[in-house]
Amino acid sequence: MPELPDVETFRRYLDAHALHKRIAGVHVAADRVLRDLSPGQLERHLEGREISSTRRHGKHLLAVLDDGTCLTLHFGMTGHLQVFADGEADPRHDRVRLDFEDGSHLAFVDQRMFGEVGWAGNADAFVAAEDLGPDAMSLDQVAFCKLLAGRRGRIKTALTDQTLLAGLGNIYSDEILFQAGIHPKTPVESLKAEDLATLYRTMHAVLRTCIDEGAGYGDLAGRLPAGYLLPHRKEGASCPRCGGTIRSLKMSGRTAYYCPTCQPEA
DNA sequence: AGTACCACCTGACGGC
DNA sequence: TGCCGTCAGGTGGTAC
Repeated sequence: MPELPDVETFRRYLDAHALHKRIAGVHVAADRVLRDLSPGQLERHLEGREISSTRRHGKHLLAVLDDGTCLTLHFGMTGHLQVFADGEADPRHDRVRLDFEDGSHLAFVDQRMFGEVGWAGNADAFVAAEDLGPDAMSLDQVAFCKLLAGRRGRIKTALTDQTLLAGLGNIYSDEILFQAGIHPKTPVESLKAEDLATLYRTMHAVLRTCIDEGAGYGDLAGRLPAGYLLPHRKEGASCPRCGGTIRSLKMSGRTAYYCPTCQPEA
């Protein structure tokens, strides 16, 4: 789930429910999701502080604390945030929980524990150290084209390479390529300026739409406009644009879904 | 530089 | 009903 739009939803959720609340305690149920620090260290960094603002870069969410340091959150494949009140049961798979002074709680929930919770002294330094490309929602068309210029290899691989461009994963890259009419295996170098422009505009529109629909909670597929691949992203399903058959292929272990008619191979 | 494969985890689903 | 293999939206390391 958690690609750029989903993480943006989590960011807004955190803003709406956990900002400016004094952190009274920290409970780590699974050490494994802590990144390079112990539960005690995390506790010392967070206790007595409050979250002043949030930032997102690609799939990373940064909760900036009132001392300028930040809590870093990455959601892996199954992570999300959940706020709940005193007396309510902890959500299943709650791995790290912040207990606020007002009696509410913020849980980092992550079934498969591929996500990571960490702490960084400085948000900018954290982003730089992660070796992430520009955020897919923030860069402009010129920057996007520059990024891909001279790049070898396949377009889907490029779009999902976080060091090149941060935020897109398997699902959204499929959706964007589908709507742009580009086959996932298309060599980047074979794309014309016009194709790159279409790709950029499509990327922006897809991300915008999915953010607006609150990707990350509930059934996004059921809320998307007609013509989106996501609700039909299954081998043998019918293409929402041409009625043809959706196919899949493997690219380095990941499954890519596409419509052979709408996305002809070059 | 780019790609393939494995590993890290848990759970859901389909086949038998 | 139960067991088993397979697969799932992320990423890092390693080997070609």
